[in-house]
Amino acid sequence: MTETVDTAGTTGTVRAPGAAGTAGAPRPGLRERKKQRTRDALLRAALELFTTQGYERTTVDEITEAVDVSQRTFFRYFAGKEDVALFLQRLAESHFIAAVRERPPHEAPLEALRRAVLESWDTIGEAIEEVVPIELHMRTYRLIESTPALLAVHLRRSEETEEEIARLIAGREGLDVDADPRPRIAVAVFGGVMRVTGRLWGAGEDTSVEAIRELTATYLDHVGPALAEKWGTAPR
Amino acid sequence: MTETVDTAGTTGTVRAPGAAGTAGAPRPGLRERKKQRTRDALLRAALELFTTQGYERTTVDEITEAVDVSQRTFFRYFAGKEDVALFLQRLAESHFIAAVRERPPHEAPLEALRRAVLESWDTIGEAIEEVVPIELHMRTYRLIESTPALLAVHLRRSEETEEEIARLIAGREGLDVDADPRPRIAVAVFGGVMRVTGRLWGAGEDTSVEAIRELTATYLDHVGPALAEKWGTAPR
DNA sequence: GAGGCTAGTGACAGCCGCTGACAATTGACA
DNA sequence: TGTCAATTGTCAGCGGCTGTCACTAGCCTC
Repeated sequence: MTETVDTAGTTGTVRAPGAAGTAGAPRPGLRERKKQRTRDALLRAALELFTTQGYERTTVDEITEAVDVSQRTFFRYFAGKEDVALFLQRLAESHFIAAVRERPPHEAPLEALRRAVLESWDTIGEAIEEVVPIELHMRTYRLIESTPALLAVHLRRSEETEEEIARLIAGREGLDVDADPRPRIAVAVFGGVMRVTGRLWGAGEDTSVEAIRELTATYLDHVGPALAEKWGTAPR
Repeated sequence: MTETVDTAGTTGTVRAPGAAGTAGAPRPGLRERKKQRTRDALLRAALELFTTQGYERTTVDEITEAVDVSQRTFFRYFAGKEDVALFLQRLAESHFIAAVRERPPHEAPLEALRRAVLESWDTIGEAIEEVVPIELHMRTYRLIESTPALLAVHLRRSEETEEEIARLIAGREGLDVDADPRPRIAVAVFGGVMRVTGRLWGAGEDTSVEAIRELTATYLDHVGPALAEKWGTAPR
């Protein structure tokens, strides 16, 4: 009953060219390097165009002309326009998931999640800088928040991520995701707060990492109060 | 910097033909009635086709052929394919918002939200039945959950709804949404839980209203436990 | 009840995202 | 160097969506 989607090229893993892997990374070879270059060029050109002219107003042809490849090639690297635009988001998401995985098992679920985000805020920067300037990433982030079509896909992806995290948490706690509601609920709550902070951050002036870290921390602290029976008129 | 979207036709209010409004509802007139009929026919045909053949595999031409109008006409009634598919969702959302508005102001935020959903689960049925058979609506709901493109847009809309609700809550409590984090957080938490329950409901067997009511209630009850420092291994 | 006004429709043309198919090119490797 | 396989370009075509314009049919006035 489910529609087949089969996302193209990008779906796979996200490269991390920086530190060579421990074992089998025997230098890519010319062909591979060329591919990387093309992909990066397409990515950069696309984001640059999107953020300057707007997402909808940029055609795939413009992107490919800027990189001087055929349109067909573009679609072999990326599943579509949306896919390029959200490329860095995926990178960030997988970073976060990895961070959660590495949290020591004794931490309480929300504690682990909290530390994982805060931590990944710090490290994600480098990973991105290897592909495009972070400043471009920032602009892209705001673009996503303000472009309905992109935001929609972004949110759907977030939900998928949440499901994955929920399973992780359930695993940590030795529970069955489908039997115990708590993992999914906890993650949903967490995800909800993350989205709110993300949105506010994107809308605000201060786009620094410190800003988002602080916003995240204080908003997470406010979950308890927000769920209180009666709100004292003293918010914070 | 924001992209212009200008959603077409449907964007406006959702009709509620049942009880005639208190004052100015002086019988639509032939032209208006014809329009309603065309819109309903398009909606019904679209949902029927979507749910039987799949969303992507249904073309707009097929829909318009079934109703015997030109393709152009379709796009004058609905902003696009997605728009028809999500038409009933919008109706449900506005119902929920209305329900929240009518909650007595002495109820605590989450209490009000909780009662509003449970209540609207009961009343939404009739409103829908006036346009299409509920059974078709159920099928459509599951379709949305299982069709990435539709789910994406649905989630974005949910976020918009959340923002609206957050402002409502803030209003009730006499707070400023932008100064106090609690309204948005509370709504985000609530929305997160709603999405989880909705998803599980759609995936499960029992598509009855009772099922979703119960699921909603118990999941909301588990928010507290899910946020607890240490999870006792006895969930529920 | 005739005629003017305007909302709603159909027909046509065209842009853009995206895909399949096939031929041409170019790195990899013996 | 020649063969094999991966990448790419070209071409053709579908489907969603929009602008334009002429035409039809309710509606309203005299």
